[in-house]
Amino acid sequence: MTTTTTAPPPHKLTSKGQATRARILEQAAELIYTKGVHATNNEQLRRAAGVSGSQLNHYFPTKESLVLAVIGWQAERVLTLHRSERFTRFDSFDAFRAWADFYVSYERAYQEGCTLGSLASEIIKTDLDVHDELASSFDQWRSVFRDGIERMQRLGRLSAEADPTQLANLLLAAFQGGMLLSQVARDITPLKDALQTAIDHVQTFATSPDTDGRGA
Amino acid sequence: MTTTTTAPPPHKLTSKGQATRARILEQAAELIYTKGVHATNNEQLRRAAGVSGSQLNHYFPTKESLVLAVIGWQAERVLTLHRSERFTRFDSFDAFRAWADFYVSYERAYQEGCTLGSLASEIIKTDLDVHDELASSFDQWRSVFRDGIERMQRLGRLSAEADPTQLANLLLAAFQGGMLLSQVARDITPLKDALQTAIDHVQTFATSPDTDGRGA
DNA sequence: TCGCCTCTGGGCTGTCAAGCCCAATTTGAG
DNA sequence: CTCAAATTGGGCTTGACAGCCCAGAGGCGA
Repeated sequence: MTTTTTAPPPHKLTSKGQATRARILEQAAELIYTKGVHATNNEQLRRAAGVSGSQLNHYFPTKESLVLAVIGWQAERVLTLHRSERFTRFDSFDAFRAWADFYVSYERAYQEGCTLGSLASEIIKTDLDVHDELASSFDQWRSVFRDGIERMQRLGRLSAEADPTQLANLLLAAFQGGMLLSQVARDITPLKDALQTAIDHVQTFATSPDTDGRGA
Repeated sequence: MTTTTTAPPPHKLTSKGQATRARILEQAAELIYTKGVHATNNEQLRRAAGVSGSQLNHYFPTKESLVLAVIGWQAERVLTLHRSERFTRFDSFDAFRAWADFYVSYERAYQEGCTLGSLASEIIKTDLDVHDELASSFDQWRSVFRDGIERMQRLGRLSAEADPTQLANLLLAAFQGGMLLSQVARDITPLKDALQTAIDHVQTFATSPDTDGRGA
């Protein structure tokens, strides 16, 4: 993320202006998450954020600028969560299991999908110029997993034979694909299965055989 | 798929009519695959299929009916491929590797994504009533993998401990997620990694240890 | 041959959304 | 206090698209 959230619009913003902009952004993210990009229009946005039409245009002159900001905002949220202490930066199998459990028990997973992935899928074929922002966000997301796996290798918890990038791609793909499948099936099982088995696979590279963990 | 492709419109269709309808459907599928649903309009469709506007309305009265037909058409294609002799109904690890190789060397994977998955992501949040058709298609897709894994178990190639449904969900999720990641990154690596490691995991349940296959 | 199906090539309407403009008022920081 | 920023609440234009209708011209099968 090239810090779109904090990217300065060409105006000076007072704290109040920043607050309004943030409120619009937050509501836009929520609306877009639940209804999709092209089903979200200015009028809904105005009502949700409690601002007049002019303000929308003031802070986000075009829809593309708004969508870009939303992508940055969602990416920041997801990356902040993944980098939080909650998952100890993915330095243990428990952390991965906790991560999977978190999303499996997240009801909106099979209602709305991934906050970033759904957005990406919906607009990647349109002419909105959002590709770089998306690519950068997913790169960083992948890095969180890869760094965790590399740390586990340095800590001697994971075999040096494991390919951190490959495993990171598996985890991320299982997550994104599982989210989509669960959304379509309206059932959390596909996501649960995909995450569990993906982590099982990482665990086949465990150095200490004490915790098999397979099938959690 | 509840045979949308062959579902009779309320008119009687001569062979010529069927041919025209099929031509429209094919072009619609192609256009929608490359440009997305809501970026494909009647005019492009008319030109691509070489028909007049009235014909569009004749065979597909609403856009929803067209999209439904396209979903059915794409589902049929994907299921037919997966059930073809090419992959011997997934009764061996080689078959899974061949399947992965097929999509990894499919250039459009990281350009347009999955023919079904992209479509699903784009429209699942809209008010188009296409959910059942999608859910059914993905169910059948999952079944192809699950049946293959169960067959491998009966053939003694795979441990009875393996959970066929879980593994099928992993494979399908890795595929869908990998497609999305590769599309965003404009690089086939994420899909390749996800499929390879997912199949690696299936192979950890192999009964004969001769072919390790890990990392292919 | 008759009649339904196929097909053309428009045109028309309603709807909806994005972007833009304005005049006037309130607020807040320096 | 003063000025710029923030805000209101409209209205307006433009464009796009879906759905629909029509009059007329083939074409193929029963």
